[in-house]
Amino acid sequence: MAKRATIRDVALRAGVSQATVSRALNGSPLVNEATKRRVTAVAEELDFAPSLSARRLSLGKTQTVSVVVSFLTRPQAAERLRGIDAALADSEFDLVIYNVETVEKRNHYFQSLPLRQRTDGLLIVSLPPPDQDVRRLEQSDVPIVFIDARENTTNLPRVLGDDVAGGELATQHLLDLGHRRIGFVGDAFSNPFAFTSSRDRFEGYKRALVASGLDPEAHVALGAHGRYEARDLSARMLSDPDRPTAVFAASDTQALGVLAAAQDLGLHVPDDLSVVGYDDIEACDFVGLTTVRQHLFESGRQGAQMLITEINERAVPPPEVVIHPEIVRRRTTAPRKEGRGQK
Amino acid sequence: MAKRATIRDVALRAGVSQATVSRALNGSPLVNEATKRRVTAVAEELDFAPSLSARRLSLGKTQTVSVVVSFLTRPQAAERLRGIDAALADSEFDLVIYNVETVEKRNHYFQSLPLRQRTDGLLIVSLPPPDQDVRRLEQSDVPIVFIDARENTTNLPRVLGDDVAGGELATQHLLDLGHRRIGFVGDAFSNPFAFTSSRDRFEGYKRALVASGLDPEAHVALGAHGRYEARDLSARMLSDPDRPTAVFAASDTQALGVLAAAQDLGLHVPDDLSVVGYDDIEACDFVGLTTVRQHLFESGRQGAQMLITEINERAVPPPEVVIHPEIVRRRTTAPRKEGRGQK
DNA sequence: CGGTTACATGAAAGCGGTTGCAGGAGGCGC
DNA sequence: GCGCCTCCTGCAACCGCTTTCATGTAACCG
Repeated sequence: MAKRATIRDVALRAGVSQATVSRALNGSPLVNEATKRRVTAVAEELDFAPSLSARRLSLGKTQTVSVVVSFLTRPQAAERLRGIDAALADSEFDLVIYNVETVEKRNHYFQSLPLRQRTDGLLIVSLPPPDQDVRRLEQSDVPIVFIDARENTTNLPRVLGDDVAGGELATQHLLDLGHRRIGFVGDAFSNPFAFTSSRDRFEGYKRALVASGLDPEAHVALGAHGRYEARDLSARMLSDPDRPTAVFAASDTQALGVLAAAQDLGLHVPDDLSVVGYDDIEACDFVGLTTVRQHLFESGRQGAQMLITEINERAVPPPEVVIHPEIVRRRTTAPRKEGRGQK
Repeated sequence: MAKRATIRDVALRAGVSQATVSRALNGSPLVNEATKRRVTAVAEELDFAPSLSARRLSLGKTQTVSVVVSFLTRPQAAERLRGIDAALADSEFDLVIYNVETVEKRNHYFQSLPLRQRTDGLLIVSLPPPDQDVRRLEQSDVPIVFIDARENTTNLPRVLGDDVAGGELATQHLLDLGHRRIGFVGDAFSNPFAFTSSRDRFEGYKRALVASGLDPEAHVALGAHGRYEARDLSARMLSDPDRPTAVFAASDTQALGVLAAAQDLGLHVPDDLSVVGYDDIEACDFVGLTTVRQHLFESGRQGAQMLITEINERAVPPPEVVIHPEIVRRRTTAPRKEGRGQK
């Protein structure tokens, strides 16, 4: 395999200097049209491609955007990633992925990534920074944008969903259908990554119930994230003689667990039980799950766009975008059947 | 924001040469223990982090693996990506993603990516190279590994599933259950990306049917990929008075469409109709879809591993791994009900 | 005590681009 | 014919790190 041609080879062959080749190939207006054509031809002929490493070193930019994701442990990640990719596709930036599935890994990335030497911009998805890193991130000289992380990001550029509003929306939907005993199934509020979405959605849930004069703590089941866990949690809740007629789950994954539990118990959805999820992952569509859509693709796209803007010029104060959730009605919710509930 | 410290600053401050700093920080055995400690201390103090660009240029490596993946959005892709990440996580390589959703994009990447200047290794997922690129890819000086692309990759390192065997497996499963009228729903065989999975699975399907003395062309519906398309396709097939008692779909996505069509038509699964999919995406589990598992995570992991091996030393002939599919029985298949079928 | 040897370190030459600055070649006005 | 301006182009420095090669020093040997 022949050694790749360098700019020097092109220069020699074309009978000009490296400087001219560089300028010609980068479309500098300073260079004569004829020369430009000649250089381009030679470059083509030699199959020349500039070394990105050299270019980057020389330019002092990495032309790279890094994305830290808490990966497909959550099915939303892929969809957000696509949004990010869509925004980055036509830019000069390469997309480098760092997948986080452990706290150590997260800490490692939070330490090592926000460096000019490493990347031109950092996009952090669904991972609030741990306390000890906040200051450093706020003062980082590389632009950082957080997506879907509210905790500890007040002074940082971010794209947020409104989980409280979403929770309220879901619960209100059930209230509107006449339900009065409405359960909540969600993640334990404290977790190693400090995810807050479940807690916030619960907050919205409580707000809606209280506004309707109902007890917000009557039917609450919290546990580890996951479909099977949710199934077990809700099985208990649904075995109660005073069981809820509707359940709001903090995520679609968990809603699917609730659905499974209902089936196990012979409860018919939506006649015996209404179920609402959160996220609007793809599976919702074919299961017919009513849910709260949080515009995953869009949040990724906007985050990436915000990052590009920040790379060009940092904004003060840090920009913030809130993407509003929206309820998507499908087949797992229905009006409460009469003659069964209390009241 | 203070300018980042360079190796020069560290050298000055520590009273040694750059060379020594470099060696100390890279753990060269040539450097005295005491010096090493001093250098490390100073580096820490100055918050020094080496410039990756400079390092890469100097080393002549990019320390980067590029992954070209089609339709990040499809659930298979995400799962494979996770496998790839798992294999790369503990290596020195950064993972750069290139998402392909159009033929132009694919061609662009196939042209520009296989360059030493760009990346140390290339992983191409589910995208067979177009004819015009084959030669160049085969002679590329950067190692390339294909995952899940059989066409045009005979002389290239690759990880393959066995779609023919998988198709046969699925169909045989249905035959074993007593079905005789078995339909096939899949992608049109010609498509812009030259995906062959549907065609190959159909091949296996035919093979199984022929072996059982059945007509392999009796119930075949082909169309664009997608759940809704599959629903429409199969709706027609299932409206036939002579309709099949079982359907094998070329992908889970399409199987879900078949399920939807069955529901529309009031056919009960699995009593009236058995359905088998292909891929074993996550959704299968909660829908209870019987399917052919193709070990997505594993194929990603092995592909990445193969690539790392190739980067270290190219193997001749190019390595090839075949991952064997396996049937996963869930709740959408059952023995054919008597008194209805022919024979 | 001179000669090897082993060990540590530094000077400097890259890696392959970009770019500030200087300078040459024409073209123009007078 | 001369000075000046405009266009192009080349020289050389620089980006920040790695690594070869040479050198200096201390330890070891007979």
